[in-house]
Amino acid sequence: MNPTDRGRKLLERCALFSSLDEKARRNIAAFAQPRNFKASEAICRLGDDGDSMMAVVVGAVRISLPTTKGKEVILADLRAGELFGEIALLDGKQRSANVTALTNCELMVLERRDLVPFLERNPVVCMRLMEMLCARIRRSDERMADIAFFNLPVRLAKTLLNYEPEVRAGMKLSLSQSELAEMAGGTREKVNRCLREWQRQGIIELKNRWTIIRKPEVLRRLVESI
Amino acid sequence: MNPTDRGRKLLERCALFSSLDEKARRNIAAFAQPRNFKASEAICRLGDDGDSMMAVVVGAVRISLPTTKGKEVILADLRAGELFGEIALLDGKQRSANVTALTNCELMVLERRDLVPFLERNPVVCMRLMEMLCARIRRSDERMADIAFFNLPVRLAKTLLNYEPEVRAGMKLSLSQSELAEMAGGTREKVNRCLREWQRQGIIELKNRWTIIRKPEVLRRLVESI
DNA sequence: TCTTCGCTGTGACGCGCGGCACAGATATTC
DNA sequence: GAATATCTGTGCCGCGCGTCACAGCGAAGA
Repeated sequence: MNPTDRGRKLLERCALFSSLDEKARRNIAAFAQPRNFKASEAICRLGDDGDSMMAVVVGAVRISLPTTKGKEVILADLRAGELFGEIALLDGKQRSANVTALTNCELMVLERRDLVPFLERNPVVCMRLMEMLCARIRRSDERMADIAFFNLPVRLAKTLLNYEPEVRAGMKLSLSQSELAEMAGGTREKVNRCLREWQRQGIIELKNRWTIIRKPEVLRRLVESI
Repeated sequence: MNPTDRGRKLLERCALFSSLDEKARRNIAAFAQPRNFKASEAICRLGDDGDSMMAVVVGAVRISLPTTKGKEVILADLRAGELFGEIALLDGKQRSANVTALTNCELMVLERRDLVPFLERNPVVCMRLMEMLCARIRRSDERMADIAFFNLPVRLAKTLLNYEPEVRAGMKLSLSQSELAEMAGGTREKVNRCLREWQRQGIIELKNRWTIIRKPEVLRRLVESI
């Protein structure tokens, strides 16, 4: 199967279009165009004009928000089947974040000029899309409250627990401590001290740059005890 | 004109429905039911089931997020013509924040069972609604970045400048310092010290519980100089 | 194999901010 | 107008965290 067909197949299966009938799915998938990026390549930048949205077919991308003086906040890492770029596409404004390829990856691109007319003929997809936007709002607000009220240990625990797909006990994370810091909203040093403390308590294990969560329930209790 | 008619008139004019033709506007407005609340009365609480959304017709309401130990973050104050409650209505989940009447107020209530079928027949309204959701996402993300990167003076300056409708030089704010603290995400004491410092510099004036912004451009520069 | 570079681990220092305490000023209520 | 609640103004203390500085370690490339 060639990359375009693979991409279209995946697009048909993703949450946004799964509720459509066969014909409509084919219809929208036919508009999508494949596009490849190499690891660490910029896919789009905050402030760019954006009238397309994309689905990850193979690989992973990272959504991040740049800040003053070079630092970044990592908003999310997306994998196969996930969508991004809907916001600028839907409201016609500029891109609201940076997207960078984490690995070599294949994306399928849907253009505004194709998607908007399709949406206008498919209210069910509209409702689906609105649900996705609502989920985004809930996540953003929760994250804001986290930053405002919780100290770094709690935020770090949440970050570790949320990072799919390795949440089960004994699973390993391959994120560097700087990346964890950018996700949890803190400094690398603080993250390091926190992780070592947890290691001393046997909650996690640090082994040549992998973080292994031994007792996720302790972290979960830490998060919920607030 | 009786309250119901007034409410329906307002609903027809609000951003979400303004792009419809006369007939469709009348159609949706007819479903809305009026409801009154007294000042400081709870309109809905985080976690409630919610299958309605509301428009402010007369008065003002406050959207806030409760936290551990009684404190709150104020997310927004809404006035006549503004909508709230769309999120729980659209995704069928629970209410994502508290809403409290700031003054005696009249609202118009639209139920999910009426609105969803209407949306499915009016894709233009769907697109409008999606734009509104996108705006919410952008605001949330911006606020998150603010809290993560800026210190309280900058956040307070933003809060003062954003608080419509009194942004012009010489206009007064009647918010208490505790309320400002809950909006900017800080403590009342810190807000107080900050405001007094600005008063010493002639940027604002504090006069029996009113805050008068004398030099908004100085605050604007403070915000942008980051 | 050696070098280089990025990641990890830790100490020291200082600032910003939260929390407490309390005094004075101003509404509000009866 | 007295009593009470609420808001404002300020000093002080301590913690959390950011920042700098530097040392060891492991991986990747020359």
